[in-house]
Amino acid sequence: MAIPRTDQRDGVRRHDEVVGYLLKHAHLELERRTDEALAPLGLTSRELGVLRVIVGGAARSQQETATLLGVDRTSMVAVVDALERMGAVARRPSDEDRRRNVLEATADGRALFRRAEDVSLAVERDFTAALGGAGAAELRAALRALL
Amino acid sequence: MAIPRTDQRDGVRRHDEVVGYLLKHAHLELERRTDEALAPLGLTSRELGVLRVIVGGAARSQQETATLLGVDRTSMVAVVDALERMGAVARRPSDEDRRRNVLEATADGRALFRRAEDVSLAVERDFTAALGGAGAAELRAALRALL
DNA sequence: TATTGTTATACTCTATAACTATA
DNA sequence: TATAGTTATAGAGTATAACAATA
Repeated sequence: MAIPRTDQRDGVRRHDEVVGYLLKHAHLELERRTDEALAPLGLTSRELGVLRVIVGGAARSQQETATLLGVDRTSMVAVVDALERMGAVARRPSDEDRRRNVLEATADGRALFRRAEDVSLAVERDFTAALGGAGAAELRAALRALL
Repeated sequence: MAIPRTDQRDGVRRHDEVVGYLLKHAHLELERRTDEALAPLGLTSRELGVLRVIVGGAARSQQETATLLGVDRTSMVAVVDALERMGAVARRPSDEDRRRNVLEATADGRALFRRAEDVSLAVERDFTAALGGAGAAELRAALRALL
């Protein structure tokens, strides 16, 4: 059982001992750095996340993509719109169920993904550099265990 | 060695190997659970965070509180309004610098904080239960090293 | 001139409801 | 009757600009 540090008054936790604070600000800082690094490619981290599951084949329809990434299907529309507008992804009606949009990455989209994912990985490595390679892997494993 | 999903194409990371995804969703889930558990006390996790630094004496003015928690000073106004409205916190002009609002927790505010912090700690322990006590401490240390 | 708190405003992200076309 | 995608809309959270009081 970990005992919280009590540097301040009356045994009150410091704000940076609170897991919620740490998760929120670690996320915000990593997202800020990633979006900054991706900007020259004309892509946001949000769009890269969707492109990743399409290129990787982890999701085929918009609904599957939304469910997998834990976002609302209505939020997915604008992201797929943007990816389609930049020629990275194509929508076509499914042969089996014409209500569904099958999402396919174009050749340009796959090339864009590779460049963007390299950028994203470099930012991640830099962000977790203080932990070392093994520490970064442990962090990933711990976070995955929470979800 | 991770076992690849059959529908995952080679060379593409799974979405749940991406640190940004893991941080975001761990944060969202913990916040959801915390807000749910705090609701009977009439407090949000956001308000508890501000009340914590006031009760703990880590910040004295609104500006200090905002800077410490990494939020905009304009966003702080509504949170302090809410805490003041529920009688947990009082604003008074500083003696040294009358532009500044000194924020002080009331007796009711300190009592509310203790109950809310107990709830928050219980939710955190439950959320990180899969890691064990030592694993939770390691997670906290790793996240603090990132910031 | 600069700073604290405040208000007004805008922009993003998210959530709900309703529509369409298909099943 | 139910589902996938879409649109419109409203709600949070956050950021910028401008103002009043004070330094």
